[in-house]
Amino acid sequence: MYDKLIDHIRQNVPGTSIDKQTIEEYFTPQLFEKKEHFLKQGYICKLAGFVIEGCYRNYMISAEGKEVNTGFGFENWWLGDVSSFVNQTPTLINTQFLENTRLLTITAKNHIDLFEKSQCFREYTYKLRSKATMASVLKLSELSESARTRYKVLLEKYPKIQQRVSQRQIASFLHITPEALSRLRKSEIS
Amino acid sequence: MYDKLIDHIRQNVPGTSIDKQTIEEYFTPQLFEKKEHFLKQGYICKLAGFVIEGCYRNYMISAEGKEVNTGFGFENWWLGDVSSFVNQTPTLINTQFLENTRLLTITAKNHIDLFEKSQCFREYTYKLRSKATMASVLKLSELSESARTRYKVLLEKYPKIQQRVSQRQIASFLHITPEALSRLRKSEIS
DNA sequence: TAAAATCGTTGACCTACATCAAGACTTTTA
DNA sequence: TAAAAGTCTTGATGTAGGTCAACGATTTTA
Repeated sequence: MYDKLIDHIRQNVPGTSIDKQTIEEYFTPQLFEKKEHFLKQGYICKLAGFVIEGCYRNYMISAEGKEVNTGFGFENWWLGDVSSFVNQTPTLINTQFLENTRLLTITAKNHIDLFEKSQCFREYTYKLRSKATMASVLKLSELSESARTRYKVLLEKYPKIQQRVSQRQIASFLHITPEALSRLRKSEIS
Repeated sequence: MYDKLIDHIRQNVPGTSIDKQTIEEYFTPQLFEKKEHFLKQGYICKLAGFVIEGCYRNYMISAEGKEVNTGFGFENWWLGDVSSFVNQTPTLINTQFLENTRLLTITAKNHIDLFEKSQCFREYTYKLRSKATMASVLKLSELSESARTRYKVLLEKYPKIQQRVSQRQIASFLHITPEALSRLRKSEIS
């Protein structure tokens, strides 16, 4: 259980000596059911979580009141809103599980403690944060392309996504309707 | 010159005691001309910069080879790509000045030193980084709305942008053609 | 296990925005 | 300061993807 997180830290901060006991002390295993929310717009993000098993979507509410997916996460991903978590301000992000999901969670207070205490965890956090920023920017440039191109790029990047995420959810992420995605898939095959 | 940066740090980390001499030691004033690039895709981001006076655009190249603006920056904003700067990996961002621009720049090495040395600068960096992440995510949800709505939202957020940035550049940011923006503006007024 | 809800597909029709082209105005360059 | 380049506008025309509606298949709920 904890090993998955420790492995992930090791992968991102090579040659480090992270203490297993410290991890067990600061993180709590937690189970969420499909459709449950981890985070809702307007609330303060009290926990950060690391996915052991399962998957989730992040979405926002557009000015017209529609849900728009901004991303998905699977095993070995972090969830929580950095901005809200760090500054303890209301978040704009919604996170909902698409499968029953097992997490390791950490409170903001524990996160600060661990951040102060462990050089290794500091580097790990730092590294992940830069990666996350990059990912969200990448997404923006893709949006100037046709839905077809965006869909292709998505499948190239995450070939397995079709097995885990419904077309409705993928369509929302691509900023098109489920009908449009259906037609696009049809024309793609034939 | 240096005061603008010091003021900005004070505003973001209230009640701090930042040493003016330290700032002068670590940062270098630099002048860029309109149309010059601060950062180009594929290169490693060697400098971070703080805008004293002037303005810039960030853009990316889409898969179809077109420039797509991802944002603008003015006085008191930072430029540079965190991911590239921190990990010294090639950037995906292009930054070009839209006016002659005065900056205070800092090298990656100096940034690390100052980050280690100054608790205050650490907090400042940390805070700005969270803000930046938020801004880019915000942008994503807006893209599901009509061009008209996106334009309105942009003007509400940055009413002065019209005086500083050409319609071409704004159109690119809104993911529409300059023609479409022109027509949209016309129908808005009448 | 029956009823209700959700999902993916398809058809008919509509509209927001793209593309191409051309002219008037302004800014940059030599 | 004349020529060249870029900007904004407007017109004509094309198209990707939206909306609404309906149906069978699957999943969820009671």
